[in-house]
Amino acid sequence: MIINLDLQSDVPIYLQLRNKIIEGIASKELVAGEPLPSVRMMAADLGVNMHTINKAYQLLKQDGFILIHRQKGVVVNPDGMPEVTNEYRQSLKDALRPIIGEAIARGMSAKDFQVVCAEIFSQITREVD
Amino acid sequence: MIINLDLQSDVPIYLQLRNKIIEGIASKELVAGEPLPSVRMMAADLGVNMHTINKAYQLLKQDGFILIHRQKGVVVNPDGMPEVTNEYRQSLKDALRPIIGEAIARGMSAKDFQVVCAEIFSQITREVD
Amino acid sequence: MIINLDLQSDVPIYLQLRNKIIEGIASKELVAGEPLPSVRMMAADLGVNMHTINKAYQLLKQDGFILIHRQKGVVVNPDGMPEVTNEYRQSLKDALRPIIGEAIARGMSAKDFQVVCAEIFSQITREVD
Amino acid sequence: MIINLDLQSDVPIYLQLRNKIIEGIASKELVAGEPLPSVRMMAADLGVNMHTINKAYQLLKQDGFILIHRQKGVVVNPDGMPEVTNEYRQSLKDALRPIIGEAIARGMSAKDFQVVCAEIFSQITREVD
DNA sequence: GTGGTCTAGACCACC
DNA sequence: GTGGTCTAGACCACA
Repeated sequence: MIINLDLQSDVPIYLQLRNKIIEGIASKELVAGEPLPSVRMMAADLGVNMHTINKAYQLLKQDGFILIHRQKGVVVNPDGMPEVTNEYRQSLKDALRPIIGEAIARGMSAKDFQVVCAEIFSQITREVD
Repeated sequence: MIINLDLQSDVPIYLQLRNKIIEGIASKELVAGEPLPSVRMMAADLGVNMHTINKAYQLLKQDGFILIHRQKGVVVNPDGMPEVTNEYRQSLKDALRPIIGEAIARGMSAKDFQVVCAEIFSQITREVD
Repeated sequence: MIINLDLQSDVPIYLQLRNKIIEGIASKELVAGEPLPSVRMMAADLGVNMHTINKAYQLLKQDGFILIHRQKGVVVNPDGMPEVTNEYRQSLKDALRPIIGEAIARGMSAKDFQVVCAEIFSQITREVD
Repeated sequence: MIINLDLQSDVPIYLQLRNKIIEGIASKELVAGEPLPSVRMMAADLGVNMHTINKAYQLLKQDGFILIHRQKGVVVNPDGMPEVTNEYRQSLKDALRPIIGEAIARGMSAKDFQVVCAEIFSQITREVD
């Protein structure tokens, strides 16, 4: 899996990395049980610091996307992904609200917005087909 | 218009304020040409620093949501809202991509996601009806 | 509140610090809403690195014991402490099981063990009376 | 005696193993003089490294729970278990203090805590009855 | 070899 | 001033 980071972005590197890995899972490029590069390997590959990678991995572990074995390394959670909990639904709404607010203010209809979402869904889910 | 800020949130206050005002426009609680409180007034009302309010206003001005006259004060842009430019579409996609990625990884279908979006659309557009 | 760390201990410094602060809350030496030293201040006071303090604070924040304001600093959660959730009860049992197992193997009775616990309860709750 | 290890746990395997064996002694599933599997056998059974088993055995030997004869193999100490020394009492208190501290901070009463301990006592001592 | 911990020092965003 | 992020490098526990 190829990961491109934007070091100039205002989105922290560790968050970009977290998001890319989750997207990899979403696109089935990464499957349950699959090993991920060690923190040091990935740090070397991406040209960033070990701790930055570790922070991303800790976030993913905390949310249940991956498991971290002290010795064996890091794997995509073989027991499947975290579910759609109420807590997640709420955080999802909180994240979407300002985005949708701006879309409405700029004159987008619900339908227009839905089309954009559908496009992204397609892009992610068809990436490996 | 009542603005509630979450001082505990990790979202910067100036961004929360920007988003709330845009949401106010989206819900038609704020209409084109309507005056907004001065920086000092709003700072006093919300109990936050003037610089914070100013930063939010500058952001809104930059995107074309409001106009700032040195003496007349601040008004919602009477010439209408900024349009759905290609630049905006791209930034919208960039913002949605990681959110949708996570939704897919957690097992949400495009339909589920659409329902959540529709709920938020309803909440915002019906708030003042 | 005076905090003594054992730099030689096999318990990580950040965990010792977390535990000490929780104990301070338990003993009411730290009350809801009370501010805690900034990460840099406490790091200087204790003679350890900023990041070590930060790690302890992040753990405490994650469990709901404290709030971290980006600017205002760190305070004991004014909304009260995290409750006794089922998740916590389980982790408590997991932590106690090997300890109690060894106590039994060494011939301690449930009563003996209870006395030890009672002593510790007294020590903590009476520390500030 | 069946031993289940949690390879995902953050508790080192050798410690889990040590604790399980002590628990086996506590529950009288393992009695004084009873032989334990050789390092090689147990390593094969559990699918872990020999060094790991060895480390656990060395710990148990050091505390007086087992004896290791170069040729006769490993046996539960026939002279009985290590006693409740002052050193042990102190280490017990050190282990319990942060646990009890958190319990108090979360609002558990001494009675609640005692009930949890009693449950664990029952679970361990009645396991083989 | 792995991740876990810790240090020393830097720059930035926020208010 | 605060915490957030990132770097470069170190030592240790675990298997």
